[in-house]
Amino acid sequence: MASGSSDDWRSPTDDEWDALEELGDEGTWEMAGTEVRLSSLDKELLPAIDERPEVTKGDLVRHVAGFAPQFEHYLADRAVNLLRVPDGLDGDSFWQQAVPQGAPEWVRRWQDPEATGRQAHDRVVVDGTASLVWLAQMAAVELHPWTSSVTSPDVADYALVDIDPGEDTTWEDSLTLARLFRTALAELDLVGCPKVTGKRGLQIWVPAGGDAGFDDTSRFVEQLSRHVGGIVPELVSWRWRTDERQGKARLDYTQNARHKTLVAPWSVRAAPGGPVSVPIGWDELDDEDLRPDRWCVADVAARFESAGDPFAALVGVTQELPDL
DNA sequence: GCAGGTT
DNA sequence: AACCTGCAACGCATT
DNA sequence: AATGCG
Repeated sequence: MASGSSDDWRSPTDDEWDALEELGDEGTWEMAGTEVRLSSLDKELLPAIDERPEVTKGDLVRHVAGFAPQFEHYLADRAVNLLRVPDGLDGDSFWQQAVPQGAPEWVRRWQDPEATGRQAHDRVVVDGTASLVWLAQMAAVELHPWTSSVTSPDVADYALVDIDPGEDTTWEDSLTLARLFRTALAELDLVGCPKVTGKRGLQIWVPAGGDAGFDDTSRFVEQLSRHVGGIVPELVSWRWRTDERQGKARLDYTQNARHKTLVAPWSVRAAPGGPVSVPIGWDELDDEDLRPDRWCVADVAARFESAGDPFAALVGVTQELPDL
């Protein structure tokens, strides 16, 4: 069954924002008819760094609520893995795939019919703003959705290019690699879009064909990556072990697998200052101010206001990924 | 962050 | 009542 | 079979 109406994914109204403000550090927030229990909103989850302020739980709540309409495109009908940081970066952080115990009954769940053993648990499927806010209350800083939807868990919706910098990879090297993918995709007449990860790397998301399996997307990204790597062999290593890569970048096509996830567009990263994974236009690869952690919780709303969501161009696109 | 178990 | 603990796991490559 | 890797 598809998720609810897009009203479920709307940003808060002015009245709802005011109500959140009035809670102070703790209370129950009614968002689009759903009550979410919030606590420790003033608690620091991510520390300040340089000019960037600390990120509190309240800041995270405001971020996910404000970006809910964008999150819908990448989270609706998908299981999501969580990186939770309840006690900040100095405390214990942990990954979670199962629905957290004590989750409200209105949180949507999905059990992978092919799961066995330890995987056979209910997973969280975010179905609107209230769910996003509850996840923020759970201190789920990073949201990593599946590439496939729960309605067709074996159909890959995107082919994912992961440019993973090595020890000696400069930002300019990463940009060189991204530009080569830009050229290759243009020559193939394929639509795709890059985003900065908020950490060190870049990813490129390429919509797949609606009936593509993970073997198809994996093969396509491997072939494309080997083509790109062949042009600049001095920048790319195909060695498996990190200590044999000579500091070079890895083009990690193995992310194209059923249970693997990449950080969602607009997700905060668990790092000081709260950097955000932000979709960019291809031409921004040539912007000398671009950085992998260019935007953070404090300034990403302004970025969205001026540039919108370049990934919107990918929504609903289906295209055949050729054999190269 | 929170449930569940242990001291 | 205070404290402690768990909270992910797939596919590929190499040894 | 076990480990490294993301």
